[in-house]
Amino acid sequence: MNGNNDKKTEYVFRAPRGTEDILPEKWTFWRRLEAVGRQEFELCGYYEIRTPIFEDTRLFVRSIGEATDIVEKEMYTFSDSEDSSITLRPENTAPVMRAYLEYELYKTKKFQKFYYIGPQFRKERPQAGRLRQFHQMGIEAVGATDPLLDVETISVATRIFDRIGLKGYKVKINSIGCEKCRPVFRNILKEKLCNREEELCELCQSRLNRNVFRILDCKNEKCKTISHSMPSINDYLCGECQSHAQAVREALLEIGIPYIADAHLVRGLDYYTKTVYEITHSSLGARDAICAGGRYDNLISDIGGPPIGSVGFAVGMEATILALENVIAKSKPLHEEASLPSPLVYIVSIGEETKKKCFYLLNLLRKADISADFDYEGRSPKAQMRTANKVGAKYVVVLGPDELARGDVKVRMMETGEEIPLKQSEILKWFQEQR
RNA sequence: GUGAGCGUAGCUCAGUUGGAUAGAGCAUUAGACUGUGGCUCUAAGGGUCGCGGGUUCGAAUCCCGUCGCUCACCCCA
Repeated sequence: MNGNNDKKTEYVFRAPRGTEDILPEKWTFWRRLEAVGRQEFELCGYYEIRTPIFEDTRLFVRSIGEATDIVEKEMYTFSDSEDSSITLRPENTAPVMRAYLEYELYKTKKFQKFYYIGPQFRKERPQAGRLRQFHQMGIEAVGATDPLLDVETISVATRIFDRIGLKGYKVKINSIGCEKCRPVFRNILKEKLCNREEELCELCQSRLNRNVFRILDCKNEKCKTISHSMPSINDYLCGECQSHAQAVREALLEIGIPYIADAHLVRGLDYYTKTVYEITHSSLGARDAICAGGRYDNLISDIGGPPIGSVGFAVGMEATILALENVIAKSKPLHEEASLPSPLVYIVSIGEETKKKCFYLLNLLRKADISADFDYEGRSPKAQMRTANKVGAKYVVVLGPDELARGDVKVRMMETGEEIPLKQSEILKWFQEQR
């Protein structure tokens, strides 16, 4: 401080826009989602892979597509000291595929299933359920084109949502064709829409050249009417895509997953082919997807690998947790649902001279895997009891000068208020029996 | 990137047409019960009303700017 500036300078740091701190009480939901996710993935034969948080920029440009918004304006791109361009990953599919190729995993075993959990980055304006650093967990089933595999991935996602107790989600599916049939449909659609250009909203008029398919899910009422009068992609799918889509629908029916066939479901990333799907939750507002996925049979060859088909999805974890909170808030009080882990034992020390002994007992219990805690603030016995109650300890061990002299402690059962004396030498054994 | 709304205590919010020391509930801390939690009662701490400027005798309140947040759009998990 140089004293020239008499204005108070406040150094208030806050989490950067579009990022958030996950505070302890929020962790219950995160842990539940992660635990259930891992369990389900592994149950279905998917193995965890972790890729770097940043990659060569070109990986994303090639895979996601040069003309997409993600690449054009939403990537955190910077150059490191060696004159190469680096990008914080905006999604995790391309990195997984890069690793698959880098280690030539297809040479030992073409078909492999991966899962990942981690942060992703897109520089967008934050909104409900949308952040700049957000978290996805997802799977990639690499090396097979069986439509049943598409359905497997959907079933993995829905089981996760079922198991975390998320009710009210919807599965929407569509086929967007392949490199053979999609261009045909695109041209026909474009031609027909150009004839009615004047009736479209301003945005859609510009979409005519940039991204015709987006017109199909425009929210403008007039555009909706027009797009509903347009032919459906389903009428233009090639034989192969047609039978693939058919097989997917039949298998969904077979295993009892309700779905909505939505011919207007489109995709923003270039690499998708054939099956695309989206799982949404109506409690979320405008950005309602909690999971999105599909098949991408050209991605691996796009980034320089052999022609190997794959399918996968990404679950938006923030969005899922938001939906979960919405659902749970309606059914029961949040504090019941989202309680922090409690210690089994809280140790109350009375007087300075007993602290050492208490600390010894604390560590004795912890070594034996019994969760325990005590007071480091030098507070009154009453205050310590209050804390014990607040953190939800089941037992309180009280050690004051009297107990110290006698070589015992008092154990208080917090539920009943009953207290029993216990020799210090017997504490460990006693708590091991209580567990 | 575009548009709209909102910034008052740790949290959720009151605050009349601008008017005196800015309030409540919850939370926190302490006491009633000086070695014992939950319930109750009492008290305390905590705010340059986001920040800066302007209008005015007087601004949390009106105006301008700025920063932040939120929602929606584009796009997307």
